Amino acid sequence: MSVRTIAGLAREGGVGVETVRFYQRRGLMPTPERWSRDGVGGGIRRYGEEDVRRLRFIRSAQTAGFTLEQIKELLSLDAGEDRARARMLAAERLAALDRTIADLENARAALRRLASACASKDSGPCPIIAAFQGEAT
Amino acid sequence: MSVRTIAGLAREGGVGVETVRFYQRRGLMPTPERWSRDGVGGGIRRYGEEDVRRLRFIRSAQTAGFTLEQIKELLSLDAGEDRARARMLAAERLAALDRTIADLENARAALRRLASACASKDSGPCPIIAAFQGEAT
DNA sequence: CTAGGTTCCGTATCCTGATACGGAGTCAAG
DNA sequence: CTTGACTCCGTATCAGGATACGGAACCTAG
Repeated sequence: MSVRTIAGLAREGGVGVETVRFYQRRGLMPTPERWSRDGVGGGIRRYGEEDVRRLRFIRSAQTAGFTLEQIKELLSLDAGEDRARARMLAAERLAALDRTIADLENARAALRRLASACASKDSGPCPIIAAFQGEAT
Repeated sequence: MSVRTIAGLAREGGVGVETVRFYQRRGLMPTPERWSRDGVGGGIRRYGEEDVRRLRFIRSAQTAGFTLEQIKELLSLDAGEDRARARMLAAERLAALDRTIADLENARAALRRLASACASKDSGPCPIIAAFQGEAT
């Protein structure tokens, strides 16, 4: 399990092969040298644990709301010296994330209103639009 | 403030004029008749409170994670009879929303780890990738 | 060997949501 | 009755993220 092809990497990372290649083109994932048994023509590229970690990081960072461009920068910072920049990116995202979470909790409340407004009877229209009014903006 | 042009509607809804037109094409917003003073040629379309509420609903529902297609359906349900369908859509979205919120809170924890890992010293690389490992999947 | 599944690679296409462009029509103020 | 802002409308383009296609090279089992 320490050396794998692109399909194995993709599987362990929970993405498709095409997605890995897409990340390579975008500079998010390295494109390893080909491993040819006789040193002549090309061979098949091989991937290791590092690549799996990197790929998983990309997915996590995406969940955190970073764009692929920002993730690319984070990856370069991981090896670099600019701690201040890293802190800044993290802080900004943290603030945005808190806003997003608040928005989503608001939306959840609205959905609950909607669900209960539509639960009371068995037929007839229910005020979907109204259920979303009166949110804390 | 009870009758407005598309620009006023857009402003009150917090979107651009082009976005309103986009929603019209998508069937999310009605395209009112033109108001011509002499009944002959075309005039300028006018919008009322209903339109503002509708537009705001679209934005809120988007925040809740509904796609424009689903929002279109919700809008039709608002006037329709199918309460069961409305409840179903709400319940599904609610479940997805809870998952999303959980994911984001996870991401927030990772970001805090990242921030504090990078805060301790003033220079040198900080383990950005590592800060995201060990998340509750 | 060789057949058939993978990989490699460039390029094309998709999806969702939104913006831009540009010419013609409309309108209100001066 | 002109000027300048705004509207209307179709079509084009963008952005971000991902997927699809297809031919050539590659590799492994039988």
